[in-house]
Amino acid sequence: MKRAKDENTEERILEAAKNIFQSKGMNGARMQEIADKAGINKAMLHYYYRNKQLLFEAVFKNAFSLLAPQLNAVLNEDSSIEEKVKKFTLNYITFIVKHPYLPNFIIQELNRNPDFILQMKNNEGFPNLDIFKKQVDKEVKKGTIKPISAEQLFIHILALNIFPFVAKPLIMAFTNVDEKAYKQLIEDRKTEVANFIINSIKNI
Amino acid sequence: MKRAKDENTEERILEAAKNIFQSKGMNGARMQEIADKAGINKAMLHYYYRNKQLLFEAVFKNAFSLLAPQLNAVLNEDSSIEEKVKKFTLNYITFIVKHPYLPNFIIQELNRNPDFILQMKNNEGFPNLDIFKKQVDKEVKKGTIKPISAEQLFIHILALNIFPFVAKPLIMAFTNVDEKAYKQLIEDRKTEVANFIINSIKNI
DNA sequence: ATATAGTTTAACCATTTGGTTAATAAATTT
DNA sequence: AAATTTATTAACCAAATGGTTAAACTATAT
Repeated sequence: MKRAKDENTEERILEAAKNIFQSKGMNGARMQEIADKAGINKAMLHYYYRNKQLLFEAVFKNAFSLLAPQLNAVLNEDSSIEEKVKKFTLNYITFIVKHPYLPNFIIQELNRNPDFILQMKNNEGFPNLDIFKKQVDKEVKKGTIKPISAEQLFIHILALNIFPFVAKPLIMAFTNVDEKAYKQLIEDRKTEVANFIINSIKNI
Repeated sequence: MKRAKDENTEERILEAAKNIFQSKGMNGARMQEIADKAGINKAMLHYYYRNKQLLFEAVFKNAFSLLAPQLNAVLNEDSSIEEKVKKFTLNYITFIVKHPYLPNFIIQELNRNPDFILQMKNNEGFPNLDIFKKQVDKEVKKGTIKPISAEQLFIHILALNIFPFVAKPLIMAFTNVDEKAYKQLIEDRKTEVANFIINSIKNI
């Protein structure tokens, strides 16, 4: 058996596919374009990944497995809701700034094929709200935070953190800012969002 | 000149195109499928709209012109920030429940082609934040609401209202709810979101 | 009623696109 | 070093797809 050269090729294909799929989506991506970007023959794509769908799925799972731990890490950590919100917001925005296509890619493709997430759900490490739910209920009962459903709070957190990336062109147009000012807006949100949330739920 | 029959056809094409484009996107949509859904020959699409791109743009502009007034109406209305937040949240969620594909369609296609929004910007009635900005600054100065940038507040509002629709499959998976429970979550957000925002910014 | 302009269709066309194949080159095993 | 397995390529293929065309049909005007 030989490795080295082939692993390299397989890796380069995946990298190129990631690039093309994440910016153009499954339907917009062209196998030829992926091959070109990887600097190899189109037949190689099929040699390593059989067909477009499987290549796409490899990219998608890869992307998803990058996002999920970010959620889990904070959700199940041993700290107060307030700390979690702060940490998550900072971590997540920092992370996505480095992978700006990720959220949009995942959301777009999940909407195209909702069954897809069922496969992800079976994966070890798929985000689970159980611990977070118990914690929210406990803190509400204790009076640390105002009454709120854990699900709704979770959606609030996701929305405030992810939406600005997904809707970047819309936001830039509405708020009338250029690329630089947009980046600053995002930068500010690393603390802004956490404060906004905590402000709303914290009992004084 | 004759009308009636042709207006009808043109209208039916647009309606069919809306359907297909909004659920499959520009790249996923097929001209044949649109023709089939409209119950006419494929050549008619070109007769009335010249080509796929122009048909798509007709649909897109149509969709966008549905969303924009929703924003404007509330933004420039003569009422307090608190009232605006309440009204907007209720109106917007109610509206999107009736057009669930809209936000995702617009966001997806704007990401595919960000220049597209420049054309929209020239349109009369493109959402403008000036009045809202002045109002936020005034209320902050007056002390009705806590210090916050109008832009950030606006992004918060959009995010909390729109994201749950855009990320529906993701949210359903994470919170582990079925279609019915998801609908209930959304229903609850008609007041939940407004309260959450006001809670955070209102000075007591 | 006849000419004219607008509407609709079936058949066709060129290009794109995902995918295959057969032959070649490069490693690896024996 | 010969045989065998693995990697890679160029050429090819069939289906799909956006778009066109020429002819037929329908309504309106003269």
